Amino acid sequence: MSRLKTGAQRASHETPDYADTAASDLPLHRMPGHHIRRLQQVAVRLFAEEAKVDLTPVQYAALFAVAQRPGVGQAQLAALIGYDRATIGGVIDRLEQKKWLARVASVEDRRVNLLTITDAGSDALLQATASVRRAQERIIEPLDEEERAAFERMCLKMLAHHLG
Amino acid sequence: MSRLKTGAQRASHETPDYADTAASDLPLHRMPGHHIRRLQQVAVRLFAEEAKVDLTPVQYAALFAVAQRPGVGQAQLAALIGYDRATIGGVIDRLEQKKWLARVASVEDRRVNLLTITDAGSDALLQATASVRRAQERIIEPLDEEERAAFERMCLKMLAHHLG
DNA sequence: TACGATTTGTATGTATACTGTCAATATACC
DNA sequence: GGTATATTGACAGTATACATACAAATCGTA
Repeated sequence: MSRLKTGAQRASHETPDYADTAASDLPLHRMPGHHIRRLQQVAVRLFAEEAKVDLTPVQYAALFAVAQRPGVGQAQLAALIGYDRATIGGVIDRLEQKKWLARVASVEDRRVNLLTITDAGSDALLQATASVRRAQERIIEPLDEEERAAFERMCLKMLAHHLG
Repeated sequence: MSRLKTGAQRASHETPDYADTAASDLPLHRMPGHHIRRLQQVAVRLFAEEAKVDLTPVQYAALFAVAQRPGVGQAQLAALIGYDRATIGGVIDRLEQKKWLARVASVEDRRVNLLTITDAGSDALLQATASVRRAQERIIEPLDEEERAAFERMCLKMLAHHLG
């Protein structure tokens, strides 16, 4: 299934307990940046565990966005979901290789590659969507309803401040 | 200064407004995993902007942890700060190249590289610490005191659940 | 309309991150 | 004591992520 799945229970990057004194007395544990990095790792792992098709989180986001906005260019897509223009090229390469996305040269602006999702791409997206939603739920599973809302609100607040 | 600094105001990965309707009506904007990924990008950018020495967030964490625990092995270090055993090798390579860390073969266990911080490494760490703290503060800047505490608590709750 | 500035996609180089595999080495158990 | 098992660090391979630079193409404006 997924490339990342099988090794999920490896030991080397899992402290026996995150609140272990051995680790938690490092001031690293008071740094939001550190928490965010580790949450990102967890999110990627959960995504890989749940994914029913061979898709990374980044590839899923790209595929999804193209499905919503057929005919976007690469730079537009990058701006839309927060990637680098240089990164998205490789992401699209891999999705194109799997025949899930197609690049078509624009006639109006010959610099632009218009991106379209293929039928196989739509299938993959459909297959993935339920599992992706499940992965998203698992991330915030330990939070109650109120906390989940608060977490999203705070994320959006920070992102709006730093990106807006 | 920092490799990432100069291009911080590039346009391609910055939507004009994070709450832009063009982007915010994508269901991506309801996915905690997506928020976390973007927060991670923001955190890395802020770190690079504030850093006074040429250190990445990951390198800083490694250097810091070794300073706190002289003589750890690579695998131990990885477990401590949440890296992969395969990743940490490269991180240490680069820190060793800068002469900030040293690898010494253990006599007790000849598989292990005991890690030590050099004097130059201590200097770099000292130089970096204030700026790193400033970067951490900037991430959560838009949150009030109560929200900051709540954010940390929720992060720890999720991490303990998924890693503990 | 010519031309400078900007945009688009690509390429190169560096730095995470993780999978899988391997050899060397310890440890556990019989 | 000797062997099955586990751990350690290294390596190869894949996938983000970003800086920087570049050519081709478009746009704004004088």
